[in-house]
Amino acid sequence: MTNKRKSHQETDRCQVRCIHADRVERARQTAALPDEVIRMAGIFGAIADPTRLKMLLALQNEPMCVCDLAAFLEISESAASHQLRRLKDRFLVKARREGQILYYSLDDDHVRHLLEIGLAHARE
Amino acid sequence: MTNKRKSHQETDRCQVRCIHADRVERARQTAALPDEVIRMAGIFGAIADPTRLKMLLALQNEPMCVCDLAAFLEISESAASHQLRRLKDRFLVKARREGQILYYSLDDDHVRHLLEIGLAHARE
DNA sequence: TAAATATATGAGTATATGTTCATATATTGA
DNA sequence: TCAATATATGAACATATACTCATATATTTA
Repeated sequence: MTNKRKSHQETDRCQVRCIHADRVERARQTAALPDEVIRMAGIFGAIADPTRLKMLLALQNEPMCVCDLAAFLEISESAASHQLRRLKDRFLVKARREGQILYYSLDDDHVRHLLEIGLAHARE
Repeated sequence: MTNKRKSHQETDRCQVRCIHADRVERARQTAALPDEVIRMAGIFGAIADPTRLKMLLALQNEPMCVCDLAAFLEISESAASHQLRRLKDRFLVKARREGQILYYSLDDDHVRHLLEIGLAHARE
């Protein structure tokens, strides 16, 4: 089934048909590392959920704590915490502790850029 | 259950607790429109899947047809077509027909930017 | 017009994911 | 140290989603 090695000839007619073997070959050669693809997908996936996206957009203004975000989004603090963990694992937000309170904020400018471009694209 | 109107006072202790009512209020005022959030989430969601992400990365080079992409990704053409539809619906790719063949390519520079920033963030 | 090729689509299925609920951990103040 | 507060986490469940299979549509060629 997995014939990764076998390079496809022009107008190949094996199980995996392909019209432009040269393009497929170039795509293979310039492909990102599997690890990078997984990490990238994880980053975009973290932003892809409406709840998490609203969190990120809110954090564009200023840091907020878990219960602020829960109140803003009208979800439980548990749900907010779960989502924040995912955002933190993917380095989209970071937390700064001040006593009992954890202030979440956007991790860096990459995140801001992604949000800006995403919004611009959504408004097209 | 839904008390959207009721603005929260400082150190509110109702069902939906929130420590910084002012921040929640500002978040509410600057919040993107529900429609925009949904569209944005859809865009990021379209990129979030490893298969679709690899498609987009491959299309950074040059246009490719369905069966090229299927061959590159080692998935069925049906699966490729399904994924391409989602990418097209979200305006991440566009298709140009040339006879029987549909050449897919990135829709615009927003998409390129998103991929670039995403990759940069993944490599950090 | 009929056959072949390229792509699209609907239904079904297995897996991923977001939420809630109950509970655990961490920090502060009495 | 004990109670209160803020956040985190594991399990369970409902929904979303990515794939396969079968079939439909569209374009070209015989």
